[in-house]
Amino acid sequence: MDNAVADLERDRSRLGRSSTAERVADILRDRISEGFFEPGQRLSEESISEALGVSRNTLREAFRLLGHERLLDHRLNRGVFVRILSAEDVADLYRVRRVIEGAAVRRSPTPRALSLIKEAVADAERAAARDDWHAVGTANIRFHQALVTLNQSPRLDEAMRQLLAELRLVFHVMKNPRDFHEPFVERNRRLLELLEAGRADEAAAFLDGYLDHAERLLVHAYEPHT
Amino acid sequence: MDNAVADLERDRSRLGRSSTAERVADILRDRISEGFFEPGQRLSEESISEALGVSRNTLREAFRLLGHERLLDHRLNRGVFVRILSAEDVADLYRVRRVIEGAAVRRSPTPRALSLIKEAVADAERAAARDDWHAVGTANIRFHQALVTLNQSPRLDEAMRQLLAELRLVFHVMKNPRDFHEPFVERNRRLLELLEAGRADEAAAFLDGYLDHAERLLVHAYEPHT
DNA sequence: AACATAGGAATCGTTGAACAACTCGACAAG
DNA sequence: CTTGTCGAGTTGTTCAACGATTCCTATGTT
Repeated sequence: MDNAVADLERDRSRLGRSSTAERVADILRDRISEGFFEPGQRLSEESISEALGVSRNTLREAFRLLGHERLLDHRLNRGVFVRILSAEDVADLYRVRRVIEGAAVRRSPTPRALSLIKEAVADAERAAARDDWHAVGTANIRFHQALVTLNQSPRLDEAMRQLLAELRLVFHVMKNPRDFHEPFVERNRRLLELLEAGRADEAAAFLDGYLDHAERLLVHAYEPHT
Repeated sequence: MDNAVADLERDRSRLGRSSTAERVADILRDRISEGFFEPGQRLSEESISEALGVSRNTLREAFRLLGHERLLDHRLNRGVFVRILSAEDVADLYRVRRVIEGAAVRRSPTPRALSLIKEAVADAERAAARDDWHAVGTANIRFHQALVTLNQSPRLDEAMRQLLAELRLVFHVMKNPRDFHEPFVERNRRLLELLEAGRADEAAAFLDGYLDHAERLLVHAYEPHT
């Protein structure tokens, strides 16, 4: 009995999940990261609150949440806009990635984290084999998210989640997803092998080159666009 | 003329700062970090909105902001409470510090960052000389904030700011601030010297020991208290 | 034609009131 | 001692209103 009750406590986190504002934020977050709302677009309080059937007050709470995640840009008296990342923003995001992911690969990997990583690599390979580059992108994001779990820090996991959501704002400028994702499928595999072999320093160096390359691809497609 | 105009731009960030909700959040944040509101305490919407002379709706926006900074704990239908950090939280915060500050000290320091660090060290020493341990604590926080600027990343600066605000929630359990802060005045100076000498690896190792020690002091004073 | 200015429409910021939904403790019944 | 039930107190959410701010446009000046 005591055991069963103790088990239940793990489900408690699922209870707190409600509140209209949070659900609205979830919807908007999805829309933004799938590109339905484009960077720079203004989100009108009235039209959206009407479309979603919630009050302006509730919608504003959702806007605040997303503003804090840097997905929305809240300009006083002018409304909220889908964030436009500058080249400097992209550079900063990759700076943070080098720090967080770099620290991750230097740790001795846990079996749990390794299996997450392995899964993401396999998913990416399968998706690439069937030319589904969107799925490759998704798996690739999961790969990096899994890398960060090596740090064993909930806060770093959360930070990485936000960081990747922010990066998705700019992934959409890559009109040819294949060029952007293909080179990394193989590298993910290679990085996994280095981790499994316990060659942390090599993995870290490899990752640095990896991120440099990804950043260059991104700003190259991005910069002229602004 | 152009020069004067360029100068002005630095003040622009202060302009955007308005919105009642944000100012309310600023007030509450200060109150929390100074210990006026104690961890676990419930913040009533009605009494606080009345005391500050703002509407409940506006206050709720402020609560959301602070919730996102992890200073408040928002429990559905039960209100907001000043966050109580668990020992696991403290451990995680130090995990993050090791990653972010560790990456910082490995960089080749810029003159700008070095002067910030130097200033913080000197302030701490002056405050220690006059037995003002509260001021030592403040200078110490500035020291670590300055360390992080070595990363040259606005996002990491911001993350560190939030992290330290969160840690302040638990600093208050140290009833004897001297014991907690004194050992680190000298270490800050030592770390600065290592940085100036360009001995990055030694600095990193030294910092790890530093953070281990600080964490141990903290959880030791903290754990039995829960 | 270029520029400044003055409305005016649209939208945001904030408030106050209202009511449903929910929590929690007290008290009664089994 | 456990299990319903009730009621007071708070939170969650909506709605309507009004002042403040921004943006657009039409008007008028040089």
